[in-house]
Amino acid sequence: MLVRIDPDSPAPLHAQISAAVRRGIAVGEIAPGERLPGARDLAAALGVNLHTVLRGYQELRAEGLVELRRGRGAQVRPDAAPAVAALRQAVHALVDEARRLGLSATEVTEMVREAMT
Amino acid sequence: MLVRIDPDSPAPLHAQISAAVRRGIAVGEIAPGERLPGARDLAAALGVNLHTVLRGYQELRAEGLVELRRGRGAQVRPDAAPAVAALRQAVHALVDEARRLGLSATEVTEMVREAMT
DNA sequence: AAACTTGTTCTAGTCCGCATAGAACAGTTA
DNA sequence: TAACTGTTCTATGCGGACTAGAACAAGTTT
Repeated sequence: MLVRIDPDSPAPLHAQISAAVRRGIAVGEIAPGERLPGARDLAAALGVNLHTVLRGYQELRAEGLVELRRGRGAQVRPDAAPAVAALRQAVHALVDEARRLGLSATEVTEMVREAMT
Repeated sequence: MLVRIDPDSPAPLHAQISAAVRRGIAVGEIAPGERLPGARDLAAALGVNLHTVLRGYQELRAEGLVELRRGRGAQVRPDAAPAVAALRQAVHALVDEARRLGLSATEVTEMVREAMT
């Protein structure tokens, strides 16, 4: 599994890390059940602090994509479908653009709701 | 033209200002050629610093949406077209994919709502 | 059981972008 | 000319991001 980071990007490092893993799941680079690199290892490999990696991992847990347990590490949840991860990524992109245009949360969700019906 | 600001939002004030104007242009609230409120006036109205407003305006200029000139103020460029259509298209693509995955409307809107917060 | 691994929590410090403030400056308009 | 408006400059305070180190707890390995 490859995680790349751009220190010059305005995006926070922890967000870049979670995005990279999210993408890995989406494109099938990481399979459900697979174990992510240990936080200390990845931190060392990226030249980044342990806490920064952990923060990224915890964001993924909040989305229900991975499981974090001491001793075992970070594991992609078996029911984490790559397609859903991809959709989540698309949602991220959509939300970013909507926010850039100044649309409110209700306006965007309403657009989606109408489009779904 | 109405510009609203949320001091508690994690989004920077200058970004909120540029987003508000961008939205106004996108939805047709502000017509091409129209003049934006003076930076000092808007700053006073929003309870915000002059430089903060100016920074938002300059972001819009960098995007080619407005023209800034001393003495004249900020003017929406005649060729500044609505960009909401593209977003609407992105929403359509998103819901199509979501439907293909068998997700319910509430599940999708919930994903968007969470991502927007 | 003992040793090791790994995430969790806590404190603390540095750095940088955001926002504020005030002033002087330079085109535009009336 | 006088009033208006964006431009540029210096300076200050605040908060989040990131780093750093340590101790801790739960799971795995031998």
